[in-house]
Amino acid sequence: MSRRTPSARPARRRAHAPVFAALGDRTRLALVAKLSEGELYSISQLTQGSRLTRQAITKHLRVLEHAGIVRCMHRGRESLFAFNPEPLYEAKSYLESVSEQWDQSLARLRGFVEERRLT
Amino acid sequence: MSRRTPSARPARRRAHAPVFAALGDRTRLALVAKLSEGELYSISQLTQGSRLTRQAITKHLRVLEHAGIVRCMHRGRESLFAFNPEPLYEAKSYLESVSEQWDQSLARLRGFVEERRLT
DNA sequence: AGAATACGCAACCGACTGGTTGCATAATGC
DNA sequence: GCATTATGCAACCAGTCGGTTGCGTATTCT
Repeated sequence: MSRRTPSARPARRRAHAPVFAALGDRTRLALVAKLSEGELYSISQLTQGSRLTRQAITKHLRVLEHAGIVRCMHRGRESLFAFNPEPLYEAKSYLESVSEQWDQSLARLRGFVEERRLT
Repeated sequence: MSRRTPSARPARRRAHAPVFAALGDRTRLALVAKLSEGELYSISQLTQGSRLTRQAITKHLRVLEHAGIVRCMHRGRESLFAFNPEPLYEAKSYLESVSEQWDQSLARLRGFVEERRLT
């Protein structure tokens, strides 16, 4: 991305919570799964196969777009959506950092529970 | 975990959306960060340093508990919370799978946007 | 030009969320 | 025994969420 744009944005630090919140919905997870296949899909196409209204799907897509997980571009009368992986990379990194922090202090807590016979 | 329990549960397939939803809140992310340090914290301890009420913190902890991210045990009059990494591992794996699917079809989409001059 | 397609905007709705306050109860400390 | 500490439960509230319907508009097709 930053290789393409000459106006290289300084990769603004995004908060993780909104990204996780955007992923905290089955419908949006399904949209992400479909868009991650690499195709461009219009709103109507994404609505087909769903039991929801076009407007419902549109709202979900806007949520994903605000979280940066999806990009929208317009061709003619249709809005095409494309997957954007960066926020998911960052989210994954965050989960990794939390897991690593846990791993480092795991030994300290291991057996602690049984030792103290906690319920 | 499953090593301890003789009634080895078949590691029920958990949906990802609830885990992400539980992480989609700054307060809860802060709680996860603190608990991932490996210490056991009571509700009062977790409330100290926060501007929120004890009940607010309690509600957030219950959300994390239902998502499996946190475990609660009782000692005397206090409720001690411990971090549980499994759901986060699974969430990380899910993000990885989505990213990999994207990577595999990246070449197919690369240049597609510029080629078609989409706005 | 006229019909069909794809979409945006706005209002509306019930349900859920994040947060509070108030009160009751169990466990500890003195 | 009594005060303190730690918590649970329930009610309440404003705001957000997921979803719908209705309508207007731009684009494409024939």
